[in-house]
Amino acid sequence: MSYDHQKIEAAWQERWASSAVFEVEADPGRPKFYNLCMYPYPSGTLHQGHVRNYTFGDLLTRYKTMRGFNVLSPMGWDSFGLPAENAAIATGAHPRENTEAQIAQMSDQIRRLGAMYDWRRELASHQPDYYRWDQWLFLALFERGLAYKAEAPVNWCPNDQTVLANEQVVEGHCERCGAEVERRHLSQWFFRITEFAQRLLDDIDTLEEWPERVRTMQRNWIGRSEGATFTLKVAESDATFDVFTTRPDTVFGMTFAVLAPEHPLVDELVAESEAAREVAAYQQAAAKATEIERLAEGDKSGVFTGRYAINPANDRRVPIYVADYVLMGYGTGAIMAVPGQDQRDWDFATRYGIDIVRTVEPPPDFEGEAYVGDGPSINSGFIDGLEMVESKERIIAWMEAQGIGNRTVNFRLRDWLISRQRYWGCPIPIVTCAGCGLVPVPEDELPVLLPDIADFAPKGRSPLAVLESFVETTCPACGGPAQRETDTMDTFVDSSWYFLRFTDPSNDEAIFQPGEAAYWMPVDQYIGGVEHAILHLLYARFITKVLFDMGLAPVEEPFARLFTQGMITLGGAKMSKSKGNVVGPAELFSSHGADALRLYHLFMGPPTDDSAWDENGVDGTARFLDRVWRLATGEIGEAVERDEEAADREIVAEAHRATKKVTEDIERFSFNTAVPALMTLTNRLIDYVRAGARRQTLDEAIERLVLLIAPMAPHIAHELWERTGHATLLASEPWPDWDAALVQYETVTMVVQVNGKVRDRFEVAASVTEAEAEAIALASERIRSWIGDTEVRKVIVRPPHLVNLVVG
RNA sequence: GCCGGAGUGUUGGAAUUGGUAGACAAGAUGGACUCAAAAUCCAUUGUCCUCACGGGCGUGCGGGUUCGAGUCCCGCCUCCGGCACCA
Repeated sequence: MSYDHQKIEAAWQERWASSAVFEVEADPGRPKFYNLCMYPYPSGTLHQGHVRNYTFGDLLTRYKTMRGFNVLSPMGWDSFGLPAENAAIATGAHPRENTEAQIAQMSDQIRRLGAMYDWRRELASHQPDYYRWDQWLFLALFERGLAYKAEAPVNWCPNDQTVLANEQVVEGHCERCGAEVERRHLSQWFFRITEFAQRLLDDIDTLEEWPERVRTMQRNWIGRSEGATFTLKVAESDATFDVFTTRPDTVFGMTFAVLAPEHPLVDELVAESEAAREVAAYQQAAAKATEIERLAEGDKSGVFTGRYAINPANDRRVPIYVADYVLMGYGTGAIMAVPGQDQRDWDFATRYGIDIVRTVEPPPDFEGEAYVGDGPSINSGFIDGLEMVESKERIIAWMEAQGIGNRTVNFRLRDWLISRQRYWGCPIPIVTCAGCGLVPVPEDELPVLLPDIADFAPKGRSPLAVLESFVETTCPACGGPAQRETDTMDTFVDSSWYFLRFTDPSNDEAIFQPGEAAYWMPVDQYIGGVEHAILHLLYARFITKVLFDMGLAPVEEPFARLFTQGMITLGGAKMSKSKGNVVGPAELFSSHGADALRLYHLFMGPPTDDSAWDENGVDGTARFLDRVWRLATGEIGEAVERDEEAADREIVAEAHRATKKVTEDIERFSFNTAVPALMTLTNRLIDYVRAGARRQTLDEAIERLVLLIAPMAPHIAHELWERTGHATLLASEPWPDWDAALVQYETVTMVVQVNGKVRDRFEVAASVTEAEAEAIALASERIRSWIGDTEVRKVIVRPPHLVNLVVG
């Protein structure tokens, strides 16, 4: 390589650091652009996923800056969390040491990538001046009834020894460590996100600049179902229970009812009956079973309570079962079972010999068991013959008239469990007093500092619980003895508002100043991995809505545009330490340079798609930069002074075409086609030099090329900018325009088709008329030989690109 | 099962509005330069038939619409991702 990327890159990184181009302040007189990459967990070293993320982000920061925007591009650290704590358990060192060392190392690598941020705004969630506002936010939610403590069956990870949010359980396993999750009954802190379920769902429609995939995932997660809730009477008793159904139209087909094992009515129903012992045994087994075991059971299992309910539609006595395929946490924890129209109920009914009645007419060719589709009602009294939508309406109206039920909406979304029985997190600012109950720590006593301890090992409760000096305190309300909450917060709390803090990061009077947020918010472009499609993005939307309702956040939706980048894979698998297939960027900074690496990430495929790592690709982009270098420094050949020729104007036109292409491609996030436009221009310019370039034409074209490359490969671009005689800083130069007239081609290749197949080509003026084009086509010897004696039935002319002759 | 997305050369991929399929790279092969190597430069590179000119075929599969389909419509197949005893 003939250019010294190591020297050039290091030199420019230093110069950028001392220039203040990317340090910004709110300025109502200028259009703003808030450009944000998801802040990273400080894992120690950058991986290719980070490189891809920050390359896209930095390209945009530099491009928008050149376009004249006031660009806010901050960087920070999601620095609480389990990996640092687990490392601390292994080494005995405090997680803070490890975390801060890794932050130092990663920020150094980010600088070596040439990515620019307003480092004055850097924040880290493990620092008291940040997590103090986590605690403030918690108390704000607590005051509004949006944070509450409740005993509930929770997901317990036996390996990490902590509870997990619903969102952190993937197929019954801990998202982080993969251990099978157990169910425990514990008293835990929750955020009442379910109160926002409808708003969170509705506002997905406003997020037009989000990927459809992410919007769908959020809709699925919120899981809205419309239906009816109605009351069933227990026969020979005053007892009743409610059931929820999305198919009230099938109520005539209810041939049994099911209660979840945890349903409070179960004990009463079976009291002193023969079934009591069997039911109790079943309940115990269900309580102990993990989700995996319950699902692995295969066949639906349950026990008959010996009791009956009355189907209100036809007064039929139907048996009541207890079965664990009904979940206490959804709907009412009890269902009407309609085996004819529900496959789960069908499986259960078949196993226990319960009647099956079809209440929806399946299509003639239907070959399943339960028919869950649409169709006219049958065996259903007053709704027979009606279609599903109408049947539902009639039944709901009937239930309402009878006073036994009404229309209901249910959500799959559960409240967000935020307590963690771990050390390396933000302490929950609550004190428990025997007399006063749960008392918030007064705002002027925040932050509740995370105390230093020596033993971080999890013991089934927070490691803080053994620290008497932390736990024992006085009640802020009555002054009596009281105990501090020892759980820490889920780190997703930290990341659910950091983008607001970036607008006013060193404020020690408030979480942020509404005026600063009003100028900068919403985030105009948010870039990150699709793995955050549900957890982080849903929580961040929720907390933003809470802050909006409090009059602090200026917007209800924090992220106007979301871009989710694809993963980097190697050998068909995601790059990860455990698979041992990581290609770190540090070696590539030395061997190929940051610019070549950045360009490779931009070039090798659509940014949304997963890309397989191919080191030859970095060779390719490095070779390209080397050609640019030799072109711009005159190594390939010198230009000469001479008058302008037609060929020179064509080169100018090419440079303008590349400008248009690169600009439009950046705007639509099509980086993998913007790079080839630059390669093509470079190749043309090299040919031009070899053919004897005119000095002024060449210099202008190279200047344009350097401007266009600047956001993608900033180091080499800045160096060439100076070497080609510019005294200004390239980063602050305006982005080039193009001349719309010049971009037009003067001549184009026109193809002539016979019956849709290309048979001849002509170079024609771009201004060719329909008549001229047709005449040229018909005059062609080759076309005539294709036509022969057959009749030309139709001529389609699309000047200047195409003529199609339809013959025969 | 439901929802979302994708199938194009040896490989990554391009074709933005229905109009020249394979841009730009990577790899491979041959050549130039060199004592040699690296680097660089030149040529070829979807496939089949043909000495060549040229032609046939070709964007997962089967149909359809159209003068014309990678692109639109219908029916499938495969892969990836999400949700899932959620009533």
